[in-house]
Amino acid sequence: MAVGSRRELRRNQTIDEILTIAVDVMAEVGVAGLSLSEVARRLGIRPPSLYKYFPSRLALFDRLFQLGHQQHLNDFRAGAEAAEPGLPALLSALQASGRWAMANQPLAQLLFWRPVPGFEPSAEAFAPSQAMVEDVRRMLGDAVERGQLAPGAATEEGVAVLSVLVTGMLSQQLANAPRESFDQGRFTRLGPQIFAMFRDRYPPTEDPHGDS
Amino acid sequence: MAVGSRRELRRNQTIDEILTIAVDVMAEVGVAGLSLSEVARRLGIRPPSLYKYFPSRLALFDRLFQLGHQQHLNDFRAGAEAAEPGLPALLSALQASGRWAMANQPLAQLLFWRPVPGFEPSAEAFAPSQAMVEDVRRMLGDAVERGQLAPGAATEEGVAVLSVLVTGMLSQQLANAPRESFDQGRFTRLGPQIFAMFRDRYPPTEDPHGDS
DNA sequence: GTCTATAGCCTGATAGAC
DNA sequence: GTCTATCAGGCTATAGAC
Repeated sequence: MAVGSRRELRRNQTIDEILTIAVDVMAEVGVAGLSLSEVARRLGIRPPSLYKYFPSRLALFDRLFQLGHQQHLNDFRAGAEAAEPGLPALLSALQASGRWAMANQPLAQLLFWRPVPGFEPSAEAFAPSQAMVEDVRRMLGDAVERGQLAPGAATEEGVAVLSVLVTGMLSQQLANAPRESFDQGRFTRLGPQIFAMFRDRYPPTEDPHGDS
Repeated sequence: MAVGSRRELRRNQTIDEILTIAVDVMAEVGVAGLSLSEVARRLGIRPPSLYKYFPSRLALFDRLFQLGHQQHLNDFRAGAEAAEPGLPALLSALQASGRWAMANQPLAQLLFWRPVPGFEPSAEAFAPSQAMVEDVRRMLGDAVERGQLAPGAATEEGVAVLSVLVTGMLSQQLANAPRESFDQGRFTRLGPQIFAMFRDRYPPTEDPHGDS
């Protein structure tokens, strides 16, 4: 592999620069408006040189898709670590996820809305997304075990319902008031209420472990 | 105005054709991929001729935006008429709204996600959307009056929460499984559960009118 | 890995004849 | 209202020199 060679290092730095610039461009002209020429222009090279790093425009999108999901997953997991296991961890993780989405809107649009004609993410780029779904499911299971939610929460349906609530909040905020902050947003600020609705849909039975 | 002249009539027919074709094109190449040239090609005229009907590409999008919201509102209201006033009417209307979105995905994306770089809908094109929000609010008020929901439902918050639930369901379905039907969709089929969550968030007090 | 050069397309939009 | 002609520019992608 020789991953650590100076040449490899430099190459990876360039790739990172390309990705950063691409995100900037999407923020300015819209996700679907991303062009390789504009990226090259800002990087100070000629468009053909980009093809040494990405074989096509759609390949760049694939990498951006993967990058976005990876960042999203990282923030989600950091959020989970920042609170008590079980329901608090899940709530904290989802908050972190929402903050990431508002702070990285072009990537969030790419991940959640698929606005690029002809682009279908590769299985590889999709992997972090699946990992997150599994995380959510596991955390729901934790919450059930701790008697914080009814067993129905840790099912396909529970995961789907939760995803509807979270993406609904974010979609409305991103589409209607993208410049409001996560905390002040007219939709995202409803997070606690929305999450309470989820909890109330799967109310825990009392004293499940006899350890209260 | 002379709205009924034969010339006006023919012109409006052509405009309708253009809009229909534009929707077809968006369905094939993505909303942001719509081009005037392709529309002209399918209509059997040259691109410059289109400018007699729409002064620019963005003007076409504006008209499509308005058309979509108008259709959506029509279906929503027809749904409302098809059930008892109050909560049933609202549920029926929202179901009709969801069906319209799944059956008109390119327009739905244009309305709900704003995927076209540089396009901001005009106030005029936005009017039907505001009308629908007012309808929802009025119907929530009806439901409260009838003792089917708590008063909190007919507030800014109630409208926002409901919009989060509905658009969340549709966003997830459109982005992740656009070819599933409204009734079978892994997300849209959760409609009754989701709606029940809304109702349970604003539970009615008992016997509000003494007429039970 | 970078460049020049270029192919080969596409687009939105305008001018002006008919 | 339709056309031809055209502007003026964009883009992805490839070939091949250095």
